[in-house]
Amino acid sequence: MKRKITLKQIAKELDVSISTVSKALRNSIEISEDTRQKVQAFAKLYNYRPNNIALSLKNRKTKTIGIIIPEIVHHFFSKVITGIELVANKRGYNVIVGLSNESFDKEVINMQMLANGSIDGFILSIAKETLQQQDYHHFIETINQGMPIVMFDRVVKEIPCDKVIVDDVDGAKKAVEKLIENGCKNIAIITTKDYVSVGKLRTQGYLEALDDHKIHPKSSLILKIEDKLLSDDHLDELEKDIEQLFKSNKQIDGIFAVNELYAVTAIKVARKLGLKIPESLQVVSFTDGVLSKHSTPSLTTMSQHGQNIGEKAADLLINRLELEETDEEEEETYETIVIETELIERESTK
Amino acid sequence: MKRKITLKQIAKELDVSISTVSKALRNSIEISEDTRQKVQAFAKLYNYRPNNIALSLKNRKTKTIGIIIPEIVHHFFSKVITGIELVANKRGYNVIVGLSNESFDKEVINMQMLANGSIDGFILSIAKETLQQQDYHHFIETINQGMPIVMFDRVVKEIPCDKVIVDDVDGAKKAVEKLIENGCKNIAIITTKDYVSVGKLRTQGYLEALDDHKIHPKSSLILKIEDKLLSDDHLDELEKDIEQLFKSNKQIDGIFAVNELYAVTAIKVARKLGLKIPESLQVVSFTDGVLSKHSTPSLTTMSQHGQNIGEKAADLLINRLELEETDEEEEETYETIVIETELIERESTK
DNA sequence: AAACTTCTCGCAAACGTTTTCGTGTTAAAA
DNA sequence: TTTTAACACGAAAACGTTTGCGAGAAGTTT
Repeated sequence: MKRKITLKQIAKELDVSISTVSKALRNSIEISEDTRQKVQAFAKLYNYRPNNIALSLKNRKTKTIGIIIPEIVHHFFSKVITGIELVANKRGYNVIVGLSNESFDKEVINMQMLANGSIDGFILSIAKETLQQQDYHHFIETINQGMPIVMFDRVVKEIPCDKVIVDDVDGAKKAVEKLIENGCKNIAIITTKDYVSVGKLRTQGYLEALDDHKIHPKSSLILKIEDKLLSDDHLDELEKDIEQLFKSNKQIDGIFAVNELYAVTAIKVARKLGLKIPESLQVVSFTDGVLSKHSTPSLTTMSQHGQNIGEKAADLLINRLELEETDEEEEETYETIVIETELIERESTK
Repeated sequence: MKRKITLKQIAKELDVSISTVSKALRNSIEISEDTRQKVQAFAKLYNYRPNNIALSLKNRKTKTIGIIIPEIVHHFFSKVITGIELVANKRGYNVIVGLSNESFDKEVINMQMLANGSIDGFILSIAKETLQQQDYHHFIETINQGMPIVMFDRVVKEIPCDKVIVDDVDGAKKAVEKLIENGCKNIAIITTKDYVSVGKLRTQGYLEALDDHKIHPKSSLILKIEDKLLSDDHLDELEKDIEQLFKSNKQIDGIFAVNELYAVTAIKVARKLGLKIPESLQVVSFTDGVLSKHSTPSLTTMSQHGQNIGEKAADLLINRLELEETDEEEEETYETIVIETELIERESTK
């Protein structure tokens, strides 16, 4: 109904110029105490707020940052967003979210939509499809156009940008070591196919842990799941695969699962087969989400500190944005922050 | 480095006017085939895209919608966002997210940040604190300034705007009826204090179901939890309360929990007390999230169809935005869409 | 040859700000 | 009285678009 009030309207109403109004509101000494008060009172009365879009256009920056993530219904990504939003707001930025839904095309489209002036920079985690196709031209292009990117979790080394990652290898290693310490002799891993970088890295950590303890890895103990979005119909298949794993390897006494879902499913299957947890089978998971915390038994897991990752990423991006502002042509040097993982012990281990 | 290219630059480069470039790119018949091709080729080469901010300023609309939710690390809200994002993108809109973190102040601040031109309309779910204080002036003000709002899930009737809700009373009723059908004689409810509207409504549904079946409600079977953000330290207290409930009411054979967390906690406690599920205790939950699906036993629950809610809300908002465009002063009439709940039967009931 | 059309294109305004630079008025200094 | 300084304000440009309108050139009709 009543459109938002503008400087022009205030100016007309008070019979002064637009510039006077603007200056009065910003407490410029150019304006007399008298008119300043008059203008400010009027502005307050009509609840004037400067139009963001106009400011963005003028300042050539929007004070908003774009987030592109594969999906939002996912504890880890939500946590990261929480972290980003927290520091973004604190530093006067807004956050605009795009979902790639793990699709290359949607990732590209979304980035294009946002890159046309809507945002000052990106924080993103790469879609699986993109990772598979290894087509990163859209990232390169936006960077070349002067728009900084910060990648987190799923990153690719070659792209010149800041990154925030978790030390997946180390985390996995620590997780497996926990099982070894606890006396497990036959530790299986449930992981993803290798094109999912985090899966690959965690598998690597598993192998390193075994190696460090002179345990010979057995390929029959390594179950690589084709993770097609973890759809519901896929769940049965997952259960079958895990059941097969147990049945053909009766000696398994420890499981390292690269995510919560694999872990709870493993526990479910193990129980069905009569295994007691943690007495005869111990399980360690990765990613500290609701399932780990609230399922029974609760899961011992490696926390990735998602919120922390988000906070770091946002700081990195905003720092760069505000640095650009002052010091134009500075040598480009990018940072990679590694967030420590942390073992959270719960009921699924002794 | 290389700033994004603008009409002005293209114009200078090709030695024509800005308007010619603009028209050429939009295939205006005013421009000769020749120059049109020339301009388009050049634009393509330099990957020209119109600046969104400038467009927003000119058109006085941003084609982005603002979402304000209490928290994002929450299956239901994430699902809603997924839904909103889905139809928003399909209809050419972007989505910008603000988190109120259940705080009144943050809700107000966030809305102010976005309302100054950054977005065309809001989709939101009210913070608990706001609900408690019953201070809705910020909603009223933004609506009065001509910015439409669509509320979902946590709404307040008096505010003149479109709403998308779940029939909590009916859903709760159906849930409890399921327990009754399954032979439960002593059904307890674990719910929130009444100021949380959904808790109140679901409690009401519980009572109605009992009433319909001539079962006399017992206040000792109604456990109202003070839900302070469900923080971790609060969890112990929750467990104690539930344990107390069971111990002082040994005859309980059915539990209706108004959210997943209450349900899994109830199950955990019940098991500790030696109850078998679903043989000696059946549990129905509300909200279909990861916990319901993947914890053991999996939970029979009322699904709220979060994504559906999001889709409907987005459609409602965009419809209104695009209607305003054509038909200015139209009588204001608001819609409330009720999304059907659906019982999903799993292992926690017979 | 004069009067119309038809094509092409550029000018200028508008969206809402901020800010630089003038400019006119008044008061103080010479 | 004249020059100068301080003060209070306005005009205009800029950010990047789109678009109505005017205008020159060329061609067509009388």
